[in-house]
Amino acid sequence: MADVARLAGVAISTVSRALANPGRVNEKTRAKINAAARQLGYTPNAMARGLRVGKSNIIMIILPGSLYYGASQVIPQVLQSINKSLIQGGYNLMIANLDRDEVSERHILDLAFGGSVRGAIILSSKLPEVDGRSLANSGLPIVSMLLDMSDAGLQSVVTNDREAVRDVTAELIRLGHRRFFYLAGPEGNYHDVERYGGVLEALDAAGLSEDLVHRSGGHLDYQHGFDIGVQAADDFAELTEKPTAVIATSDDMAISFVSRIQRTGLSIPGDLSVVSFDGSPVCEFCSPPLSTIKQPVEEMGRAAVDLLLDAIDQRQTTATVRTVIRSSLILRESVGSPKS
Amino acid sequence: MADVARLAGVAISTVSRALANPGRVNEKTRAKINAAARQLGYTPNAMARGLRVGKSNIIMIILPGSLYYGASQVIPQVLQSINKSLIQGGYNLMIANLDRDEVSERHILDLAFGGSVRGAIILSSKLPEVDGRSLANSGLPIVSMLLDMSDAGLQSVVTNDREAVRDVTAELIRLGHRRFFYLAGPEGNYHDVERYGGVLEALDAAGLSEDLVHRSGGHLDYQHGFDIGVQAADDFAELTEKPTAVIATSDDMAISFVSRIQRTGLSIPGDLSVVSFDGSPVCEFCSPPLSTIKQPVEEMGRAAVDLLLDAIDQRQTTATVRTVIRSSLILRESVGSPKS
DNA sequence: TTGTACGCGTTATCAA
DNA sequence: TTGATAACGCGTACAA
Repeated sequence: MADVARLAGVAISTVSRALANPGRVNEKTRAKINAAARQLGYTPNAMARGLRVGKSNIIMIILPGSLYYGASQVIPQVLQSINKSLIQGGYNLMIANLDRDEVSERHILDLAFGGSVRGAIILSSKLPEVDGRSLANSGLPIVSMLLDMSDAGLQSVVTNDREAVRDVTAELIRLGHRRFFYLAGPEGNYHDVERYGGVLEALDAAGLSEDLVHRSGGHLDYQHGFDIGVQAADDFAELTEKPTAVIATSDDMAISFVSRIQRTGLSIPGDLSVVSFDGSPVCEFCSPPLSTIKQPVEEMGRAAVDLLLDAIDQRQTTATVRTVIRSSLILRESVGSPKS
Repeated sequence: MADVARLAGVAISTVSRALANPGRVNEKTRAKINAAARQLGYTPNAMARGLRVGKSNIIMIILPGSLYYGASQVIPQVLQSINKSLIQGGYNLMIANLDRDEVSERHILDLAFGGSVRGAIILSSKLPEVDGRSLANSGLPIVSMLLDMSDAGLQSVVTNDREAVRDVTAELIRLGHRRFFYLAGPEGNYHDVERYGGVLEALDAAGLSEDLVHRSGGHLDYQHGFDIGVQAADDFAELTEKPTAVIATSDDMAISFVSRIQRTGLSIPGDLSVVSFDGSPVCEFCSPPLSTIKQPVEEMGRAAVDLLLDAIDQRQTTATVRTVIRSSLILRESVGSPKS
């Protein structure tokens, strides 16, 4: 910066202003400074700036190690969407992985308390906390995405899992289905609770017993989506009274389940209707094309970033702590009426 | 840090040493200092440290905007693998998107020249360059991954696309296939050149004419993998002399192509054999299960990080500029002999 | 083994 | 509108 100042014939502080706060410097001197900077190939040092202003321009996204590239291909779209919004706001995106070990928790806490990051978007249900340091009271703005953590006081951007599953179950009931097969992801997990809850609500509303739904899976994490479907198919084979409709909590498990089930000679939707969750593009090209509840990941990403930047800029911290963005059901040939 | 020093009854510099260079301080005072630090919930400021030592601990990965979540689900695994290796080395991963606009180039150059990052892994064929600043002479260690950029002097970690496609084509020829349908991604792209080159090499080696292969696609980017397959199916329908084998350059396009082709009444592998590239897990559950060339993305990620950290640490900059990690063919039911 | 003192490259304050 | 100067929090000579 000193070099630029010398070349432009001004003081260092003027260069700083011209570059960081262009409005507060004469247009002509600013031109001189910009020319000098370009000529010297000068770029301001981000760490020095960060140190001085006491702020980083990096946002971290905290991904739970286990669902990283499970959750059926949702993560890359989340990253894409979030990064795009952040860059427009002048921020950069850093990836942080939260596993079940203390090392990764400590790592994230170091990032948070060491001033490396300005805010966080978290996709995990657990907030890092070690040795009295806790992400919750790091002072960092945090937004939860996919999972509702408004109980913990976090702004949360979620989709209406429960309602979406309730509606699709109601539709299956309307079509005449009375026995259901529910394919669970990680058990007790927020998504599991919500989605299974939606199934039960629909049954209750129709005056049907909750015993009509058989749960399968629940002991593997999202990363093993395909494995869950494979095991569920074995599970299905054991059943004496066969369900006529399957509700899967991710496209991956639906796809592998369907593949295995078809091998046993059952046809879809003739013998069995199938609907799943996520909205992966590949569902359109399965045979039969798979019905799926599409998560609005791009919109959720944008919303999460908006909330985070609002919190950072102290723009009125929205009172609503829970932002719900609706899923949409894509109905395809995998769903039909049961044989009578 | 001053607070910690006061509480521990030592000088600030001793605290600094104890935390950043534990070997150079008495064990007992170090314990005192650690205790004080923990009690105060102290975490060293990363930007101040970075400024002082003149080094960041952030690595950026440069993703081309257009293939971001195309390339059939390869990217999330790349990120996962790279991030894991980086964290072990004490580094953090930042995401940077390189689109075709000057804004994103400038953004990346600011990161590089502003001292924000310590090195870069690039998955794009274009090095940002604007106003005389160029990533190539930023002084930053750079490793290219997926694409061979050794011509530009960059350490490159790639798989043996050409050879893998050559081998699988040779296998198809051995099975009796004589007419081929090649499904291209972005035309002229490194992968296209290599993979198509592999097809031609196999034909040449078998003494067959290059006219036996029909190229389809090539005008859309990877992000539209499924669309490419759909259009290719239309293209296929126009052909008077039907090929008996399809070589697709990504699983996505193979999947949508197969879906559409089956609707026209053709059967796979009876009428048409299909093999594709990437090794997506979903291929196992297609009907029929899809043969695919699996890219060793995890290994490639690890190798890229190793090379990058070597370059950063000035450990002898490996003379070999091109690291090849072999793909493996997963042969499934989508491939068979042609009808005679 | 520990302490003193300086400087890394910025920006903010204040005065001119 | 511009310039001089202090300070952000740390690491590292160098001296003790």
